[in-house]
Amino acid sequence: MSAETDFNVTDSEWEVMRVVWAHGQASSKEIIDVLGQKMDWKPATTKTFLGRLVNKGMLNTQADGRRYLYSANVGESEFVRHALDEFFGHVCNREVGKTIGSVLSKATLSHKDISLLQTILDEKKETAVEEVPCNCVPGQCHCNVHSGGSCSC
Amino acid sequence: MSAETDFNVTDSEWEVMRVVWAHGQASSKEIIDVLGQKMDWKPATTKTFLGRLVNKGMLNTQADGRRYLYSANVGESEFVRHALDEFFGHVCNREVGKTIGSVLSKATLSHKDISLLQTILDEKKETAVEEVPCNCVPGQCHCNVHSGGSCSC
DNA sequence: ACTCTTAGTTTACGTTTGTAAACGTTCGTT
DNA sequence: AACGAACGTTTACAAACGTAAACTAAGAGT
Repeated sequence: MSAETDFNVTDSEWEVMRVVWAHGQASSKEIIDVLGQKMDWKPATTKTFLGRLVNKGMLNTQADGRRYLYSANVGESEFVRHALDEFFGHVCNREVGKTIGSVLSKATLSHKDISLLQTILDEKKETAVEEVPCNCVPGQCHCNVHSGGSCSC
Repeated sequence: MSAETDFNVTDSEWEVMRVVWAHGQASSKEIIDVLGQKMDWKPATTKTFLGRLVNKGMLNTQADGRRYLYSANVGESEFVRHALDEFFGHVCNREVGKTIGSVLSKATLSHKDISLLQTILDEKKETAVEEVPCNCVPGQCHCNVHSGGSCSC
């Protein structure tokens, strides 16, 4: 029926995806064991999420005897990017800079991560704007409230 | 009863908060009007969310005659930081760098934002690690799957 | 063959969320 | 004093979620 992948994954299902992403391919038993330990879920609970994820097209099943081997149909990076777009869709554009800063602050990063970010940031310098416009309220602007400053929208 | 603020705000409620944050203080009529336009919600719908947010302690009410003036009890920055912590609680630590990069790439930033991020990034250089450990599966490590590289966990 | 185990599928059920009508109360107006 | 508009509060109700037991089918071992 549904050939389309449904990215609408709930928090619990997300936990299941993480295990699959980390394993690459795994049997339900492996997944159940990990989540039984990490999330304290009963086997039946994990089974439910596994089934729902297969329905959503987030997981692929490959028959292995009478059981399945599960694997992700969507990469973690792709999925996270998707979820993030939705997240930032809720955040006022004016807050995005600060927000990224706050994530950055508390993140554990590798040297490679840092150079990547450095590169991106350098590129960003060229398209930097004077004042980011508020997008919380359509039509009218109330930015003056935000940073306590004058707004040019 | 509940003296505690419940940060567990749903997507729809978040939209309401944005309007309040942008306005600083607003009557239900103003909020209803904005969301009726932006979200195409019936007045009753916005009323419901307003009520729920007051219950959660996210909104304060200040009597103004027989009606209320609503204002946020939690700042947008604080709230977003909170929501982000939860978000990143679902993301494998190894993905965080790339993830921040992807947000950064498509964000509209001001010059000020950029210098802020630059500063933070510079500081980060000092605590950069060789390889970020995976936290998707407890006890055992399957990082090799992630970046296709060898893992030292 | 027969039973135990294992793994996927169905069913269940209370809570949360999205969406909104209905209700009750209180001013402003006639 | 009566009436209608405005606003907060209650009630409603289907869909989504979290959590899990029950059921079913198919090998594994005896």
